[in-house]
Amino acid sequence: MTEDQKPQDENQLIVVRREKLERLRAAGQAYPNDFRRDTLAEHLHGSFGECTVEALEAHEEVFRVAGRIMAKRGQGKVSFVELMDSSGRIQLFVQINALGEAAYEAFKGWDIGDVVGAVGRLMKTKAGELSLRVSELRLLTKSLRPLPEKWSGLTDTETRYRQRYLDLIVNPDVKAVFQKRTQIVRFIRQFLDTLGFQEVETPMLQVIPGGATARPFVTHHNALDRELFLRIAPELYLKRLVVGHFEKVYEINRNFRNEGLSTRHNPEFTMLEFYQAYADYRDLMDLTENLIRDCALSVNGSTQLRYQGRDYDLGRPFNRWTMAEAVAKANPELDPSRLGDADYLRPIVKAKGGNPQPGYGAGRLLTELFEATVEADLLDPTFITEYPTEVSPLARCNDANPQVTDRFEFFLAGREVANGFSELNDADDQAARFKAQVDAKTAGDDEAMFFDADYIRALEYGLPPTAGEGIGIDRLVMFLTDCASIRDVLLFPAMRPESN
RNA sequence: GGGUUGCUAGCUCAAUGGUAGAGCAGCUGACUCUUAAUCAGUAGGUUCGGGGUUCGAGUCCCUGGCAACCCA
Repeated sequence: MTEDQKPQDENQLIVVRREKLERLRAAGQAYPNDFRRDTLAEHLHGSFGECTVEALEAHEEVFRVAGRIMAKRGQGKVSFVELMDSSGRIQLFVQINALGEAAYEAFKGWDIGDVVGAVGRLMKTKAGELSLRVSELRLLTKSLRPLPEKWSGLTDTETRYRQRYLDLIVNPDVKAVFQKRTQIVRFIRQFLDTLGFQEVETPMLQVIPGGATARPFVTHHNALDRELFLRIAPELYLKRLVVGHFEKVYEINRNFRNEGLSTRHNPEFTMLEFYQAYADYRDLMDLTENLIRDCALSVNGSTQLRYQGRDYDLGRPFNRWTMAEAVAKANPELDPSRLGDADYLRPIVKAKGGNPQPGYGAGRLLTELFEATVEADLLDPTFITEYPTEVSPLARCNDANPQVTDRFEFFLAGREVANGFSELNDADDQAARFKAQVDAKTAGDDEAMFFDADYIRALEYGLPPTAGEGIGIDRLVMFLTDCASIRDVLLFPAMRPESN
């Protein structure tokens, strides 16, 4: 390659490492895959960390470890290496006497970041650190790029998100967040499985994107030569399954919404949705309360949580307020008897910074007022119930007051975490609600729903009385791991393309 | 969408409009118990991109990009 064809990042450090790689290639297999380890750093520390020098001297077992060189402290004819594997770090004690001159000389040219395998017995150094006294050492993968500096590490958020692998190598706390995320999801599966729910998978590519009000991603199926949408929710498919006698069913998977990026929104995010026949929204509030409380206890060992400097008590019963109650409480100057009056609400919404459209009824106006004046202040765990029918096109109307639905949302730290309701199983009512959505879409609301004729057909066969709910997994993980940004709980968050 | 801040060596950071620097990492050498090892020497730059002002721009102005934070 000529000088001006070299990539810009071919700096001196990489050139030197590439030269080392060329020598490895010349000497034989530069990327061997015949080394097998038989233990991890964590196991060695756990089993032998407390042993005395003499006890280790008498212990003749030979161990094989492998991992990445994170630090090298050379001392002429003896060196210390910090080796990192998936479980942690173990120090290698490398002596020229044990390795032989040629092997030791080669080792001296290895770099921080290289992946190696080591064989040897355990020992304690004079400083008391458990170490592997290396009798055999092999270079398994040459690292061509220098790692970030050992003390300050990698702090640049952009690089951390774009090159998560690098973040994971040098920032051990990051890995713990994602391990906890796995624990949380595993707990939720066990919780639901124990209650008799069955996990299923439903389409991500949908002909009609339904189940939520959001803008979808559009794609194209070549063989069918037609437009398809990435799902914004699995809801309508899961309820079809309830029609088919999957009476307790759930799905944990990705939803896609074509909206902006922020510390709380990623275009693809993980949602739990579950449906239970012969249950109502109150049953699901109870279930949700138990699920979140037990999950915190399981993964954090406590129902007391600290999130972004504030304490939360998940052990106490969660608040349960109607939307009208919450709005009245946050806006004592309002007349609570007129919260169902659109003409009364419209100027108030405007004054509070909302943007009411001409077609908005009292329900939608009240919801706007709720979002503007209440939502962000719902810090302690709180269920808000009685969502207006106007903003709840898939929820069952309340028997006593058809202006509101048997629906709740759950809030924690000012954020919506869950949304559940008794399902609308009246096929004619659902068809009318879809029609209202289509009218709204025609009028310019590009988040409004499509008319899903097959879903109506399914309802016509008979959806048993059912309750269903969605829980945002990413937000729940953020809370349980004390992360401020959704990007901190996504391994590869969405980023704008790097500019060159 | 609006505002604020930031972008300089591989990483973490300096630099009144006046010679672009340090630590770590790297390279050469010394060192057989180090822990951010130590010691001596040495090399490393499209200052995010483009344009402008100026005798002179990392720094000031305009414009574009990306990111973080705040607001809606």
